[in-house]
Amino acid sequence: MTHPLLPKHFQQHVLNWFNKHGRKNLPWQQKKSPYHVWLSEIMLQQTQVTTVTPYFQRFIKQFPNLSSLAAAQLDEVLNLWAGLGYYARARNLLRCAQMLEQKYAGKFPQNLIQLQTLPGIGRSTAGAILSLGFDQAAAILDGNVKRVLTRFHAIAGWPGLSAVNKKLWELAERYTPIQQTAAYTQAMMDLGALICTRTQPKCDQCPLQTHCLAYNTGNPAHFPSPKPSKKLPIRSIQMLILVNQQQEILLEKRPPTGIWGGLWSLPECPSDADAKNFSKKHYYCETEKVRQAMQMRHTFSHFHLDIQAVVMQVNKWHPPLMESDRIVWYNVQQLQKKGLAAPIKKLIQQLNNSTYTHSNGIFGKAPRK
DNA sequence: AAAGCGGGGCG
DNA sequence: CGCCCAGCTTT
Repeated sequence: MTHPLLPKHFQQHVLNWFNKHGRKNLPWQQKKSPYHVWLSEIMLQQTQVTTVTPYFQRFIKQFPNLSSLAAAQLDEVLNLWAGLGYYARARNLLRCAQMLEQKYAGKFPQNLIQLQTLPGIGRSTAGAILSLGFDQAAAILDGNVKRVLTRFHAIAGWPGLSAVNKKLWELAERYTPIQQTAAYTQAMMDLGALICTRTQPKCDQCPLQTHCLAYNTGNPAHFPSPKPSKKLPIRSIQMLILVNQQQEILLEKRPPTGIWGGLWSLPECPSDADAKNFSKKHYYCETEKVRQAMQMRHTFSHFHLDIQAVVMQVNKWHPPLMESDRIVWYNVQQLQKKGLAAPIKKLIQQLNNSTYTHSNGIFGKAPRK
């Protein structure tokens, strides 16, 4: 099959468009630095620019360079990451910084092979670091580029299929120029993010319109093919809101890997267990006034989590010393200082707000003025 | 409620 | 390899 456009011409259209309309003032473009490119690329995995921006700014304020990050504690990194999701990214980020310090004299290696051995860096992120950070000829294939290419060539089949993925990488590499790779790479991401959007693409503003196969056959939004859908299983748990006499709640640190790994969360109790017995056995709490406070559903990529919040008043607490790192009492007003998973923070805040409006909040009654 | 967004890790 | 895992935002 012949290509609708020579790579040289494809690049010219894309680069000309970028010069006029591309994004040149994103927070990670302020200073040309592989550290900033890397950090932003990790944050931008599965996460959009508008969400990432404030996180990125807080992050570089606290860790302005690679060596400061490499010296950080995991808790500090997770606190900055809390709410962004996919917390393995934060763990890998720290490990990667440490490896760069120890094995690479604090510099990013400038080749795909070595970059991809670093935790959290796969083929696309490695390409982004080389192209955006070092202006070297390397291709990326993120969601934006996938959308542009599947439409431009009207490639059917879900991009997660290995055959489709392989084809897309071939195209990505074919079009990536040797010169001006940084500008081209940013241009392709901008094109995908601003013009070749998932729904309602702005084809009338697209520099590739006249050669785009999907446009010319009438249905750009048909590409890329959707992921085969699956019914998600439902998992149910109770989350315990244990309130002591200082009106603090008990938080528990999650195990280092798995869901919300390393973040602070509420004590979790199987849905068929008795919350009162469970609190005593696992959290050393003598409780009373058990109240079913609220129900919420949080959906992960692979299951629904139905959460039943149970509020209990704690009268006595007898913790063994060894547990003091895993469980802490925390003032509800200071939640932003702890790395809490987003839905847990939301749940607590909703309960806390209802304290002032209903009689079913965390403290069971409106506070005295 | 469903879709979208990369990479790690396992068998 | 193919398959599972992970968490938000947007639509």
